[in-house]
Amino acid sequence: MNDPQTEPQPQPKPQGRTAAVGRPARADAVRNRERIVAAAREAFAEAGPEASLNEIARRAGVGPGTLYRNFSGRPELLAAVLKDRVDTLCARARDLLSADSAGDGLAEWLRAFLDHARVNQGLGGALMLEQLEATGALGTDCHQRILDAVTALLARAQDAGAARRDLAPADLLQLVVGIALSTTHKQASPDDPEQAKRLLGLVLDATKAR
Amino acid sequence: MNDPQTEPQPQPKPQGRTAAVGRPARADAVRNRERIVAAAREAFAEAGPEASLNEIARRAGVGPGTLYRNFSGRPELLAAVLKDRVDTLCARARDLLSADSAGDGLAEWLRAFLDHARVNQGLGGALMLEQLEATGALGTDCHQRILDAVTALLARAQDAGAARRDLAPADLLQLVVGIALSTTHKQASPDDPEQAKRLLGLVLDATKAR
DNA sequence: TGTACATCAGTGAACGCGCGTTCACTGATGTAC
DNA sequence: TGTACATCAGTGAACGCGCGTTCACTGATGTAC
Repeated sequence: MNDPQTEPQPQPKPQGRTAAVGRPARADAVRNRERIVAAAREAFAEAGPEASLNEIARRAGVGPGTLYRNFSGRPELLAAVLKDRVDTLCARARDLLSADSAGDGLAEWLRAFLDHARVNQGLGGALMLEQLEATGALGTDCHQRILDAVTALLARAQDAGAARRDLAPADLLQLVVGIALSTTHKQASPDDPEQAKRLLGLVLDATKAR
Repeated sequence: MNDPQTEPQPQPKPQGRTAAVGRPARADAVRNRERIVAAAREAFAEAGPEASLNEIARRAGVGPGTLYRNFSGRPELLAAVLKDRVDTLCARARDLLSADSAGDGLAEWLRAFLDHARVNQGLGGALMLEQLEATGALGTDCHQRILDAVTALLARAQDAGAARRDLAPADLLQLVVGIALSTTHKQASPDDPEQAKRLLGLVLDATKAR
């Protein structure tokens, strides 16, 4: 009777996502999941990674319960939004690894990374690097993939003599994340939209071999 | 009867701080104000600038009403905490303006600024630069004073040929704020406590005249 | 110095709010015949 | 192809929580005599 195997479990806990096996996902379920991710992307972009989950559900036109059926909570939702972004960046890195100039390839990718990181108020920055790690595989994976990308591009630039040897990939990444964070405030400062680019230029200068 | 001048106003609104004229501030009022600022300093350092105001009042051993009697709200409280910090930084800048090496003076001050900005999770960074501006004189003043400090130090370094001429003081400041922000996460990353210093070193390299 | 009193700072329960999250119920969907 | 049915995704009111903020009341403090 106390055998935990046979105790009636209140819910099999779908653990978000679609069922691993059995019936294929229902059409409306797939549609709603996509709408939630799209709404989350917008909301995170506007209000930052702290955007209200209820608000995201509202935007997606679903009840809050539906959001929770698909995602265990905020971290998983953030990870889902991030995944596309990281996929794109990794693909870009792969392309740029065969760029004519190793230095330009690195610079170009960092520009792309900065653009992505600035959208969503540092979501693609701080969160990718730190916060999601606590949530397990999803976050760590994003972090690692980005780090791998910059590591490969930097190593190539270093081998080509286009970047100083005493520069750690993680440091370079962190600097660019810093630019993203410091130039993306709650209300986008209309003062100087070119500032981020200038700052990245300075950092790129600093990476050059002396 | 409708003359707004003679309408009974529910409260003269002390507008925080001590009364401008009339009786001197009461002893316990002065004490409490200091305790609130001290509690706020701690709380902001631990939980960031979003720290709960009720929690701050609790720490200070006063009721939430007392906090509001002394400060109109969060921005004013942040500004009060910031003021000491900014005073210190400005004094340091004044000293360093007569340092032997103009370049070293600038570098030294940026190190101090980074230290201060990292405490309180970017309180001394992002907030000083942006958020408080909306609150009027207090925030703008802090921002301006810091900007004045770095402007003077940078100009001197440029005149001495120790810093490139095409560098705006605001950009330099923003870069360092970025380092502060990206290296100060919610839970301080114990991974690499030296990272911030290394990143600042890179930025300092980038400021050198070519 | 001692005392009566007016002032005004402090108190803290209470309010309204939006948040994250749950769960009993509804009903759309896909399946089996 | 048409229909009956089982499954399970969706719903959304409701909950508990901590937040920022208020305000009627209390009482410590400084002043005047």
